[in-house]
Amino acid sequence: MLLGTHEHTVDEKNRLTLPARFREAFADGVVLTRGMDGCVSVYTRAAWDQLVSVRLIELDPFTQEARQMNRFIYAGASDADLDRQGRVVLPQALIEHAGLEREVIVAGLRDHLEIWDSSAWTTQMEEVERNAERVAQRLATDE
Amino acid sequence: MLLGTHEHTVDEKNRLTLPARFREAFADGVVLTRGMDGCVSVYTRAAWDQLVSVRLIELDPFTQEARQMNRFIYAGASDADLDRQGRVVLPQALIEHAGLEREVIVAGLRDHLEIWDSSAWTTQMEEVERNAERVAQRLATDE
DNA sequence: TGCGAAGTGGGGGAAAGTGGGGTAAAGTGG
DNA sequence: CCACTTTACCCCACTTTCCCCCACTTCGCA
Repeated sequence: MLLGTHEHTVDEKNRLTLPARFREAFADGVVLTRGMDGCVSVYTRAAWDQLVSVRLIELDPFTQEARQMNRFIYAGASDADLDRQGRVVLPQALIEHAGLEREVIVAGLRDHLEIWDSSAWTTQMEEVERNAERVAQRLATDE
Repeated sequence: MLLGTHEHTVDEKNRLTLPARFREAFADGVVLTRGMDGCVSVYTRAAWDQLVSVRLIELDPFTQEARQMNRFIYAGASDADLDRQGRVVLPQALIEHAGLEREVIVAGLRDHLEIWDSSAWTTQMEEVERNAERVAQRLATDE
């Protein structure tokens, strides 16, 4: 299971080293996509196949919303392999999408990773902390 | 079953020795998470898998609240193993979350542990004692 | 009071992270 | 079609951090 936050850097060649503890999960390739809320999502091959088959395939291509969603997800995605140092090259488009500077955060979210610009992550965490206890309370009472 | 409170110390390398009587339960790994009310929660692998599968997996990632909740839980968590002295390294982020200084309290709560800064624990206990009888009364009459 | 187990501290070694250079391949222009 | 430019990928090397192991201290029990 992918957990925790790790501070890493994107070098001048747009390479990002994945934390060593995550690499095993990405041994057979990574899929990079535009993430929600201003990040880059990193899926294992297996998790990506899962995501595609259960959530997206069923979108009705006769609706404009579905077509736009498909363009957002698929056309923005990119698959790659890790180099021998466990690094992945980030496409320029995704770097711009997430506003990545040199200092980034790699966060584990169970079945995928998210890559955030360091300062954007701080902002996001502040918002999350404001909401977390309230949301947790509601999850508890929904039962 | 995990019971009792124990005074321990976090050393300069952010290591915390778990009380010897608890170690057997954590033989196949520990999962550290941000706890509620300002502590660090420590789950056994089994308890964590249980928690994840019954409470969190069903959150719909297409809502922003669910994404934020997932970030709070998973990105704030960390899995590790104990070293041969029965110690676990606390990530800096969790130490800050709980405001841990050198002196900490390790409390057993049936299926998990909580780690509190010593002074925060004292405050919490005072509040608990003020409320315990009243809450027990209310829980009883709600049934 | 002595022995054993539990808790704490520190040092060494291996692995992880980062940067840079070289080579091959792909693309473009003549 | 060939040559030159440019990009991308791979490998090597250095630095730093983390983790493991050893040793000492303290506490508790006999």
